[in-house]
Amino acid sequence: MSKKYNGKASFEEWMNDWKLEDRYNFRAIEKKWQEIWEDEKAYKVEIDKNKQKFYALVEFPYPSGAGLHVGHPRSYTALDVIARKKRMQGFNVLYPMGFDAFGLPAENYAIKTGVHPAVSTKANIANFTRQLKSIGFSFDWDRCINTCDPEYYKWTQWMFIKFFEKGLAYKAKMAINWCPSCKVGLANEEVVNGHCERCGAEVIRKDKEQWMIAITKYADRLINDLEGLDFVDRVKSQQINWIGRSEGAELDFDFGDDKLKVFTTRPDTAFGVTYMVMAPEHPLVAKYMSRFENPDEVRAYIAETAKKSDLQRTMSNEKTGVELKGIKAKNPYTGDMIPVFISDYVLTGYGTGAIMAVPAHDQRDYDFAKVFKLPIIQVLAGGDISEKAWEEDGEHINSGFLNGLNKEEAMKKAIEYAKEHGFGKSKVNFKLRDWVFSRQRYWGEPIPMVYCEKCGWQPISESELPLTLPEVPDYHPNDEGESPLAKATEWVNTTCPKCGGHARRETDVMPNWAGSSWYFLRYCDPHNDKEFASKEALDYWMNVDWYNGGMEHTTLHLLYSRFWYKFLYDCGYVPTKEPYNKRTSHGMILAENGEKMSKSRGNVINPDDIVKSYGADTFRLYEMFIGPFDQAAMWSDESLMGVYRFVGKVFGLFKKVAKDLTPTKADLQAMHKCILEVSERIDQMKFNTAVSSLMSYVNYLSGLDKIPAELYETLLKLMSPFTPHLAEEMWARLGHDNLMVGESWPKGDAKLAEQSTVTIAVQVCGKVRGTIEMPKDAAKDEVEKKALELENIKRQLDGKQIKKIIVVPNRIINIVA
RNA sequence: GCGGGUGUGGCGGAAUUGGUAGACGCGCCAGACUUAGGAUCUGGUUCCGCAAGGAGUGGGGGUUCAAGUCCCUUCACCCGCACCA
Repeated sequence: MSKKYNGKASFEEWMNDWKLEDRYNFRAIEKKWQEIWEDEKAYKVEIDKNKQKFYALVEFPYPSGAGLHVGHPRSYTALDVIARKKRMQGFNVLYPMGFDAFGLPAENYAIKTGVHPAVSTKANIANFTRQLKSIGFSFDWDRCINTCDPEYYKWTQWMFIKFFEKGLAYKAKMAINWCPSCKVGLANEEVVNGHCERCGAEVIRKDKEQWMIAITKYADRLINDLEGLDFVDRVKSQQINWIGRSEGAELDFDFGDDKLKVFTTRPDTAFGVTYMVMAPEHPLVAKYMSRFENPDEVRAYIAETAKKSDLQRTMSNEKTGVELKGIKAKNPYTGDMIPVFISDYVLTGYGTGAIMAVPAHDQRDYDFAKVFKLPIIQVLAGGDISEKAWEEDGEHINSGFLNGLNKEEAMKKAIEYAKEHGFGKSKVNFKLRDWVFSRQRYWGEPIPMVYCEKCGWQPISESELPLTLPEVPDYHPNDEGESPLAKATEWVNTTCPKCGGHARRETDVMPNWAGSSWYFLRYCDPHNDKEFASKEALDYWMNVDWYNGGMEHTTLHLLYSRFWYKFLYDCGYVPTKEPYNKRTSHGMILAENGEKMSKSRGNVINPDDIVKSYGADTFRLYEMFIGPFDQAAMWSDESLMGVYRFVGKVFGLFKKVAKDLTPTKADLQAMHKCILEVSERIDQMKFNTAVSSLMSYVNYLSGLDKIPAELYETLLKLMSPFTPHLAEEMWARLGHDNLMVGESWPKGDAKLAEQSTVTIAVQVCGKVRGTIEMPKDAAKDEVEKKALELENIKRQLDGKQIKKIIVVPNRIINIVA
């Protein structure tokens, strides 16, 4: 027998030496196996067309100075369990890890300490790598990537140039979300309740020239292609909600010499329009300023709203505004001349920035009409509009040719009428905005564009990629919104790739979402220096079969990367329309009292401490046992101890293993039940109950005097995805000289898992009064007979007439009297 | 307001989808053993009751022989979006 891994000659020798080691020395054992896995590259994977591939993906971390959080391993362990099981089931499994290494913390740290972001990031990556390895994840470390590596971001820049070439990247001056604390522009997705997602400072509006990416061109496909994907409902509905598709019509109202365009989802209520409202920023307001009778009032209101942040604008529900006196608009349906207002309840960024107001049937318009004492005309029957707007449906009234119609018919007819008379058409609108892609910071991918007075914006030549970050004298961004890169004068001044004349480089960098938008493609072929990944590798490995990550990325990374991938698909670089077949989300891990873990609260659990004190296997198993995977869970040291005891118990069972003992029928029944349950529950991500199956099985084994080796070996295989170190160690001690990764996953036999006798509950009138033991699938009348013989049942039925007896085979018998 | 979700012992949580509610773990109680350890092992543990029995899955109604599960209604909490026309 080989001594390859177990250090002793044989199973027998281990048995004899048992007394020397009666407690599980996880520290030495886990270290030993991590070294063996690394030396043997046990989880390295290559394209193998004879095997079915499986691509398991977890979101790669930002390597912060704080190190790994206990939340990270929840996700990583879950897919590690999946990956290890799939390998044993014969799949060629790609389970990679990398680092999303561009980001503000490294830069802020640099501002404080002067340490170059590249230096601190490198140290953090080393620390993360050490931590991840100490937990025993089966990543293919040869495929580790890092988004701030020029060999990586070369391709991020290359893709940006593709966006530019296809007209999807464009520079625009517009009011953007500006974080005055981070001194950086933010995408819509990065603003949470009017505050910066990262630092929490209140976001203000600022006019800036920005690189934008036209994600809105993909809005429809981003919704429609969700169909058929195996994403959790929460993710799908949140993305659909964020993209915010609404169908309606665009209508033109005459206003001065212009057409005032509005978007409405209810063109059928046009007969109820009694006034119109433009956003204060609407261009027609400025254009007609000289013709208003009250320009001072109008200007004052515009100035007032400009001062307010978005948050302030949305906070108060009180309607304010100013009428544009002197010019009225004409309702194209009725010919009525109606007043026009400006008000901050109409947003400049959505629709056309102007609305037709139907106060009878829209609460916001109703509130506004009440403040300004405007007429309210009911056009939908059925509601009382004396107190509030009637927002439900009803037959059309006061609506000319729409009278008597329902919503659907009236919508159709109203739009037809608008088309015929040339003042409108049907229109689909989205809440989704184009992606603000510029960041006025240092630690990000340089945008590979130069500006030439003569030729305008030009991409640099692909042969010059990667365009590496220059050194700068200091990392401070300034209040004018100029990136620290602007200080690298030599770098900024360059020549135009088109005319050769003088040109200046773009000094903004890409957002931290850029590198993560396509990283899963790089894993397929991480060392390729000719392409971001070869066609062969992409054809083989894509799609990602199972992607797990946080809910917080649903409308950020997950949406961006789906879009990015679709763009690459349109260019012919990737093989499919959607990157991820299945998307799941893990719940957060909270502190013992249910609060979020945070440095300021001082309740952060450090994975290093847990691994050191209890071992990686206990840590992994506990994170899987802590509760339903998709729900938030509270950390508990006491529950952790329970799992620790369980690991020790499995180790201890070894001394009862008997090599030449044949399993009994009951043994096989317990074993196959466990195989079936664990297999199914892992696939369904019900890890907590998979672990409880293992515990039940171990409880069964503990009750045996001697354990047939087959039962224990099966236990080790089933546990190996959860507690790989323990499984390898005990496997080796049993005398095997291979790694678990090469073992095959046990097959459960449903027939053998069945019990030969069943306990049947006996109910009288729906209440359990006793139980009987019966052979499986016993005949109905035998069950009845036996049930009626029970003393307690006789007593319950005493003096009563039996009306009905219901027998559910192998489950229950209910005697109705 | 819109969208998604949750409510079960002292605690974390199970429940084959309509069939013995409380698996598994923690905690607690009792006992055993001790080279007193972060022990370990055995038994018990939803509540009320000595027991027979009764009550019980946020509340109220309903369907059914049978409801945590299905239907109606109501309450509480969590998450996301939100003056989106």
